[in-house]
Amino acid sequence: MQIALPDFDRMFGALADQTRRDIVRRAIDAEEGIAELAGHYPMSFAAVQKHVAILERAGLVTKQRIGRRKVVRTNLDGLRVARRLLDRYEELWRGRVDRMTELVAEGKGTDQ
Amino acid sequence: MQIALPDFDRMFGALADQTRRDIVRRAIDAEEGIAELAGHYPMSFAAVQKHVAILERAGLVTKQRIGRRKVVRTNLDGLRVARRLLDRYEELWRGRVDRMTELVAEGKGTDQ
DNA sequence: GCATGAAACAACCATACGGTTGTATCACGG
DNA sequence: CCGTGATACAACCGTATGGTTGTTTCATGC
Repeated sequence: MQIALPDFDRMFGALADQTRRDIVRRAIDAEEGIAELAGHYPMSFAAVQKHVAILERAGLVTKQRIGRRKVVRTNLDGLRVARRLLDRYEELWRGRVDRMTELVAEGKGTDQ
Repeated sequence: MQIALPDFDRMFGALADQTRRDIVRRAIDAEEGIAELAGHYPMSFAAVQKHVAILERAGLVTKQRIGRRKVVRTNLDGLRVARRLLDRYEELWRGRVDRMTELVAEGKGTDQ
């Protein structure tokens, strides 16, 4: 078995829903089971269960059995994987700006 | 008129597609029009045009007319808005860990 | 000023998504 | 060991999404 490579479609797709983002936020404290989470939202237990399943497949939360509940816990590493992609874009942006600055500097240099 | 507040559903939804993420990456250099971008993907011009429109509505790119083309340019601020939300989750995580550490420390203190 | 390249818009189709209800599985507690 | 609380799974429904083709608008370059 090898570790799963990040599925950005699933990750960002999972984050593209207010309810799921709120579950991620609540699950940081890793205190609530699915039924307890469901209490916060105007939808059925099954709907919340599906949202949790989507977050789990995306690698953003894990479930841990505690007593007869399954406590949902946010997976920090998953969040970091998503964040790093955005960081990467910012790096590329910086690289572009640097390259432009360089060109301008070269222009100035040869002009004077 | 007031500035639009971030629509995370749209933002993350826009990022949840490989083609759109690739457009974001390419548009960092702000060199290609939509037709040129379309050349990179195995789909129609109209499909790519729709992807760009979705990215634009999400605040992740802008279009600028240059000659008869409309050059697509990545909007760094948009990316940062998304990134900051992920940062926020990490902060909350850190806060939780700190609180736990505090509790443990208190426990130790009273025990000894 | 008009032919044409480039972008926009509209209608349509298949499939994915977010929700529902109902049924089945699982594991603890008495 | 069996009742039950908690979770899982399946089928279904309406709407959104990602793609297509065809038509229209726009603006430049000759």
